[in-house]
Parts: sequence; structure tokens; C-alpha cells
Amino acid sequence: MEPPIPCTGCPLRPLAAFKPVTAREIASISAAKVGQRLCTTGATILAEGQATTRVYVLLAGWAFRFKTLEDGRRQILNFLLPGDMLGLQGELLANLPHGVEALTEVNLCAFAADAVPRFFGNHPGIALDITWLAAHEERLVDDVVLSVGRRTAMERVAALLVHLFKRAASAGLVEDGTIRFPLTQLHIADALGLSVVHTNRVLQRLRKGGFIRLDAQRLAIGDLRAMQRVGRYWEEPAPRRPLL
Amino acid sequence: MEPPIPCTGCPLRPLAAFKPVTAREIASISAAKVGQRLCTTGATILAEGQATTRVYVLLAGWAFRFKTLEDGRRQILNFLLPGDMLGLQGELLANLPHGVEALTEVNLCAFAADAVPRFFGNHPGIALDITWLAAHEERLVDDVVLSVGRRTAMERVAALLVHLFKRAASAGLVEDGTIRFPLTQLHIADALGLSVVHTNRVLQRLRKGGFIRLDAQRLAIGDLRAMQRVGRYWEEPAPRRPLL
DNA sequence: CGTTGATTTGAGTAAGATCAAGTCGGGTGG
DNA sequence: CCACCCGACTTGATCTTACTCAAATCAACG
Repeated sequence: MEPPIPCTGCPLRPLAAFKPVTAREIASISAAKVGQRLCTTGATILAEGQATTRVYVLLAGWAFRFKTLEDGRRQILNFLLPGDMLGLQGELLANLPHGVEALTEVNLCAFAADAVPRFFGNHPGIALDITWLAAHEERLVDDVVLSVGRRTAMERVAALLVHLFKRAASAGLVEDGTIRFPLTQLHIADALGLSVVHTNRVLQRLRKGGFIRLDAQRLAIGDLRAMQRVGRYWEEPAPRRPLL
Repeated sequence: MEPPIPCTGCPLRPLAAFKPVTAREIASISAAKVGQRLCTTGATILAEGQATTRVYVLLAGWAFRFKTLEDGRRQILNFLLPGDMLGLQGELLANLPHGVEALTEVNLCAFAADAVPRFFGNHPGIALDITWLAAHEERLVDDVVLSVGRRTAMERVAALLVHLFKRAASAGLVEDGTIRFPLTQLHIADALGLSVVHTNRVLQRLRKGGFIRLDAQRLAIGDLRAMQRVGRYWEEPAPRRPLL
């Protein structure tokens, strides 16, 4: 665990996607921070079912939450991008009902286990923000259920790619029309309830149809509108979200 | 809207499934209540995408949350039983990303729109309870994603029936080994990402295998352990949960 | 260069969808 | 009381989407 970076210099906070905070709140958040945690690609950030020790905010990198069946079948629940919180369920429920794994090198802001109840005691505004983040994540998972339950394979893949592209965009990760895209086809398959082989074939159809460019870990979507139509995917404009 | 029933006489609270509250908390919760809302079977409790006005706690009856695609495909996200909270996502996010419909006659305790932020201001304990409920619901939806994404049809149906049976049990709804089971096969299908026809055939296999008895809106599970094995469904013992 | 992980391609199969008729039971109105 | 309606549930036949198995390709890396 590295020493904490002060929140006043947080690279995320200036982004338009995040709502402003008062100086007092920033000070309290900064005070609750106990350090940075760095993880490498593929590392287990939090193990499935473990008793929780920490709550984190993802500062840089990609990760995902997942659950597995005892026979090894894995389902990815959702993806985590900068600004997302992890480990809250472990803090509230006795132990974490899912695992969290890093998709890239990852930098996490770590908070002490008792930071959450402390915020609830002294900082109703921050407490409400934490609850907002929890509700927001549930909304994402609700959308996954809709996809996996009722969309065709083609629709699922298209919707996922659009979704991730937009989230990466609002985290400021677009560079000349492309984003870094660290998922393998296995990750896509496990997130959408598909087999890798079928996922591969669907991706090829999207490529040949000119909807996407995807190679060397970079994704470009030619016509977002068209992709949304393919994926039957519409979402209301993203509200400014709280950070930490 | 009926006049509020005082929370001191709440029929749910004595159940072992719910954690105790202080007298002060009960008084505050009671004060925030604005009334009861009664709905009939099939009624829309909250419409998909509406701006929110109220937050409710389900006092009696069954309901479900759902989302639909514009072409009519519907996905049920999860089922709501007595003690569950509804409408919180609408309160936090600007408008409700899903609909809520009554499966039976339903009795709801209604809270004013500003009750939630008010609790956060004066009652950190209750605020934490609300967040606990949100995290708990997300856990349920995570399990749905796992089912729909990675379980076979047979496993899904078995897991859902066990899950609902246990929840009904902890809400005190078991009568001589059976529970009221208000879902139609269409509801089961829409919750599990299956067609009605296939759902029907799977249910028959379960019946003929002697795993369940299901008729006249009542469900009995002969051997819970065996059904859990069929559904590859295990869950840690339910913790005592907060109410309201 | 050999190894390893990711992607791709082909062939055969199966789980579950769709389509099309039923049946059954509980209202409702004549 | 009875005809009929409607919604839920069944059943059979057929079809398709997506899975499985198997093997080849490819690129990165030590």
C-alpha cells in the first residue's frame, strides 16, 4: 500500500462527469483515506466471499465484478471504471458476495473499514453520495439482467460496447475517437452469458458491417447512433455523479 | 391513500428476520410515514421512467420490478416481498429506471419524497439501514444475472423456486409446508429469460420428479436440499435485516 | 523457437424458441 | 342454469440460435 495521494489533486474531480464538492467534504474524504493500492492486470482485488477489510474507489484502470458457480461457470456482473466504488457490499453485508478482478493495472484509493459508518455519522451529504453510487450500480446491473435475459447475442454485444464506450468517454478516456479496450472475448462472453466462439462470430459481423473497429486493445465505434439501434440500447443522459 | 397505520403495531417487526430498532427510531420512522397505499393484483405501482414522488415499504403482498424493451420484450428484475423497499432508485436517480407491478393485492407504507434525505440528516442509523437495503437488493440482482447468464433452464427454475420459498419463509408466509405462489408461468419465464412454453416443460419435469408441488397458487418443496442441488443454488444464512 | 494465451474457423448438436392447436377452470351475462 | 369468454396452462412439431468439440492461426514473450 502506497501512501495516500491528497484528494485535492485528484485527476478525476475536474471532469464534467463529476459533481462538485465543498472544501469541507474534500477535507473529510482526504482524511478518511488510508492509502493507494496498486494492482497488476489479472490480479484479484477482492476475493469472492471474503470478509471485507476495506472500501475502495477506483482512481485509474479497469476492473470487473463477478460470481462463479462451483463448477467453474463464471458470470461477470459489471465493469468498473475510474470513479466507481468497490467493496461497499462487503462493508454492509457481512462478507462480499462477489469477486473483483483487475482488467488492467489499477490504482485504488483505499478507505478504512469504518470510514463508511463514520461518514454516515458526520457527513450526511457524503453518506447520500455513497447511497447514490450504490443505487447507480444497481441500475447498471438491472440493465445487464435485461440484456442477458431478453436481448439477442448481437444486441447484447452491441449494447455492451456502446455502454462501455460511453462510460469510458465520460471518464475522459477517449483519444482520437478510440478507447483502450482491455476486455478479451472471454470477458465479453462471460459478461453476456455467451460462449467465446459465438462472441467471436458476432464481433466479426459487427466488424464486417463497419460498425466497430476493434484491434490491439483499442475500440472505435463509427456511428454510435447506429450501434445503439443494433443493440436496442438507449439510456437517459448521464447525470453528474458524486465522486468518493 | 389510507391514513397511516402506526409503526408501533407493525405486524412485520416481531419476525425474527428483522433486526430490532430503538424506540426513538421507530418514532421517527412513524413520523415520516404519510399513509398506506393499497393496490390490486396486476396494478402498476410505479411506472417505468416516471419521476418519483414517493418511497414505499412493502407491508403485505407480492410485487416485482421489471424493465421492457420498446418492442415489448419484458424482463423481471426481482421480486418484492414484505419488508422490501421500493422507489429508492427514483428518489436518488432523477427518475425510476424500472417499473413495479403488484402480483397480489398489496399494502404499502408510503413515505414523503424528502423522507430519505431527512433520515440522512438526523438519523445516521436509519440512513445506513436504507443503504443496507439497497446493497442487499443489488446482491439479489447479482444472483439473477448469474442465473440468467450461466445456469441452464432447469437450474434457473429450481433456484428461483428455492429462493422465493426461503424469502417467503422468512417473511412468515409458510402455512403447513406451503406458500402462496402468485406468479404465473409467464412471470417465471420473464424473470429467467425463458419462453413460457419451455418454462412449462421444465416445471413439469420438476413436478414429475417429485421435487415440487405447485397448483392452485400454492407451492410446496418436498426436499429443499435436493432442490438446491438441482438449482446449484447455495446462499449464506440470511442475516437479520433492517425494516423501514 | 517453443510456449502460452487469444482469436479464428469448421462441423455437428442440442437447448430452448417459435408456431399452432388444444384443454381446463372460473367468471359473466343472457 | 348454461353458453361463452378469457386467461392460464399443455402438448406436439418444427426450427434456429447459440453451444460444444476440435483444430488451426497468430502474436507476444522469454
